[in-house]
Amino acid sequence: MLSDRKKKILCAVVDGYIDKATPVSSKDIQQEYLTECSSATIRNELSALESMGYLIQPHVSAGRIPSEKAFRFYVNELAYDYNLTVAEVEQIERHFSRKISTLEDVMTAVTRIISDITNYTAVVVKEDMSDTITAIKLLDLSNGKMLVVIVTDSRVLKDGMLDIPDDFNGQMVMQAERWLNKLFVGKHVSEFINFNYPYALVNDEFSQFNALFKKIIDVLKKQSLFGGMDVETYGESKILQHSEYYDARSAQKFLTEIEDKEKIAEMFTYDGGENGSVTIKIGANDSAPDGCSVVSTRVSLGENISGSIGVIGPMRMNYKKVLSVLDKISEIVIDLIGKENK
Amino acid sequence: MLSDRKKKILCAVVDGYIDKATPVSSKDIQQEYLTECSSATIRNELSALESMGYLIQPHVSAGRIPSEKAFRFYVNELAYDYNLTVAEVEQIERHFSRKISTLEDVMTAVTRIISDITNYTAVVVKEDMSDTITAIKLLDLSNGKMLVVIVTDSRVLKDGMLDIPDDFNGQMVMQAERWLNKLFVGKHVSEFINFNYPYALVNDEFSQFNALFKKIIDVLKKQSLFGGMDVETYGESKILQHSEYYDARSAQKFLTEIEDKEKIAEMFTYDGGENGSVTIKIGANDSAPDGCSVVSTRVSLGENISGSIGVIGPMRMNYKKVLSVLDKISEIVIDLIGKENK
DNA sequence: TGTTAGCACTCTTGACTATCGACTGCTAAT
DNA sequence: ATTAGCAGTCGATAGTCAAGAGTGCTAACA
Repeated sequence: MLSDRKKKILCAVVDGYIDKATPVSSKDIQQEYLTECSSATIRNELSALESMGYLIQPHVSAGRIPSEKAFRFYVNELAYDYNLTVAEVEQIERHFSRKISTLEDVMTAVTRIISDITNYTAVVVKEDMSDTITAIKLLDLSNGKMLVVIVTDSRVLKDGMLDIPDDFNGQMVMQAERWLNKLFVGKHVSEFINFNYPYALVNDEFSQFNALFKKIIDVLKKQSLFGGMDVETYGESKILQHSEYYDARSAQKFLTEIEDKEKIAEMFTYDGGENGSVTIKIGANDSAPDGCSVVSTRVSLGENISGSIGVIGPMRMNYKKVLSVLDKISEIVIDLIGKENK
Repeated sequence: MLSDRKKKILCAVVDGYIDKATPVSSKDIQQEYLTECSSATIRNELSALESMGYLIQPHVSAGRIPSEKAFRFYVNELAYDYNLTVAEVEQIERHFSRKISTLEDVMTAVTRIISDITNYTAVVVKEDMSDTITAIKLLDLSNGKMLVVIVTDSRVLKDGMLDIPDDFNGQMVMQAERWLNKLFVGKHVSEFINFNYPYALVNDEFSQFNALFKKIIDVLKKQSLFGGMDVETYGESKILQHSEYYDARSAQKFLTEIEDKEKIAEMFTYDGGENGSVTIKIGANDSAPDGCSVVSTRVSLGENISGSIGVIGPMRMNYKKVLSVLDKISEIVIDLIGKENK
C-alpha cells in the first residue's frame, strides 16, 4: 500500500507526463504539484516508486516516466474532477442539435463529436444481443426480382435480393414464404453460421426453393460474421497529433492495427458490464494495442441492442477529459434512445 | 516539342525519382538509362529541361526532381510496358476465387486487392445513374412496425422502418401504399433532395399518412446525399510507407483529406468517360490532393450503375504498375458483373 | 554544331568534439 | 524524517571539418 504522499507524487508524475509528454523531474513536481516539501524529498520518493515498478527512468540524468503499472494505478485513483469547459459542452450540444433520426445517425454523430473533442480515435460498437428469427417475408418487386426480408426480435432486418425464377408464379412465392417461415422462425441467427447447405434438408417436393434457401443462409451468414456487431470509427488520423506517433513506423503500426474491425469490436466489448459502466484497458497486457489505451462505456442502444462507445489512443491519454466526455455523451445518447423508444 | 533524347532523359528522371525518391543525377541517368552518351551531354539537356519547367533542382549540388509538368508529360508518354509478375497475377486471382456474391462484396474485394498489390490507398466509387422510383411497398412486420421499401429502376432498394400507428389497420396500410405510389412513382429521386415538407401537399383526407410521407422523403434525401454514390476505400495507412509522408504533419494532412468521402467521390468521377477509360490527375491543379495523384478507371457495375476504381497516392507513384493492376482488375470485374447479369 | 573530358565550385551529409544544462543520488546537517 | 548542497552522469545542441556528390563551365574535338 502506498503512502498518501507517494500516491500524490505518482499521480503528479502521470499528470505531468500526460501533459508534457516528457520525463517529469523532481523539481517540476515540487513547483507545480507539491510545494509543501522539497525536491530532495520528492527525489527520495521517486526513487522508491521506481524500485516498486511504478516509474521508469530513461537515463540517469532524466526525470521519470510512468510505467503501465503507474497508469493502472492512476486510473483507479482517478477522481472525476475534470469538468468540461462551457465551450466543450456547447460543442457537444451543437452536434446533437441537428436532426438525428436513425440509430446509424446517432452512431456517426457520436464518433465525430468524441473524436473532435478528445483528439483521439473514437469507436462505437453496436451489438445485437438477441437475433431470433420471427418472420421471413418475400416481397415481389414486380420487376422479376424479389426482396428477402428477415425479421428478428431485435428489430433488425437483414435483406437480400433474388431473381424470381421464370417458372414461379405469385402462388408459389407465397408457398415459398410459408415454407421458409416453417423452417426458420424461432431459430437463432447464430445457428446458421457454420451451415453448409445440407440439401438433404430440402426434400424433392420443395427442390425448386433451393436457391431461396441458399440465399437466406447466405444473408444470415454474412450478418452473423461479427455476431451481429457493427463497428464505426472516426478520427483515425488524429493519432498523428500525438508525439509518440510522430514517426511513420509506429503510426502505421497503430493504423494497421485499428483497421481490423473485428479486433476493435473485441477490445470494446471484452467484458459486458452494465449500462454506464466504464472500462479502461491499458497496454498490450490488457489486450489494447501495444502502447495504447482503450477507454469505453457501455450504453444500451435499445431493446436487445447494447453498445460501447469510447476512444482508443496513446497510453499517455488525457483520461480525465476522455472520461468526462464519455460521461456526457453517453448521458445524451441514453436520453436520445429513451425518447425514441417511448 | 521535345527532342527524342530530351523525352528519354525526362522519363529517365521521372522513373529514377519514382524508384528511389531522391534527386536524380546526370551520372545516374548515364549509367542506368542512357549509356550511349556522356554525363556532360545529359547535364546540358537537364539544364535545358529545367529552364523549360520540367525539372527542379533542390540545390546546386543535387540532382533533379520532376515537376508536376514532368509527371504530366510522363504519364502521357507512358507505354503500358509494365507487366505484372506471375506472383501478382496469382495474388489477384486468389483474391477473387473466394465466393463473391453481392456488388458490395465485389467492391470490398477490389479495394483490398488493389491496395495490397500497389501499396497505395484504393478507392471504389459506385454511382447510381438513374433513380426513378418504380414502386413503393409497405411491409407489415407483424411486430407493430412496417418496412418501407422504395424500388427504383436501377435495381437499388432504399428502405427505412416505421412504427405503425395504433389506429392503423391492415386496410389502411394498403390504402397508404396505394396513395404513396400515386405520389412518388415515376418521379426521380433527385427531385426530393431539397424538399422541405410542404404539408399542404397532403390534404386532410390523408393527413394520417403524414408520418409515412415524411419518412419516405427522409429516406430519399439520405440516399440522394451523394447523388446515390457509394464510396469504399482501403489501405489509408499505406501512405506512411512512402518516404514523402514520413513526417507526421504531411501524413495527417493526407489522411484528413481522404476522410471526406464526398471529396473522394468527386475526384474519382470528375469526368465521366466510358467503360475502361483511364484518368490520371496530378497534383492540386488537377483537383487531386496537394502533392498527390489520382489514377482511376471507369467500370460499368451493372445496368444504370457506373463505377470508378482506382488509387490515390503520392505524385511519385508507380504509374506503370498501377495502370497494369487497374487494367487487370477492371477486366475481371467487368467479367464478373457480366456473368452475374447474364 | 553537337559532344565530351576535365576541373573548379557549391552544398549536403556525417562524424567528431566541446560545451551546456538538466537531473539525480548521496552526504551531512537540521 | 527532511532538506540544502554538491558532485557526477548523460543527453542535447552547436560548431567544425572532411568527404563526397553533383553541377556548370570551358576548351578541345569530331
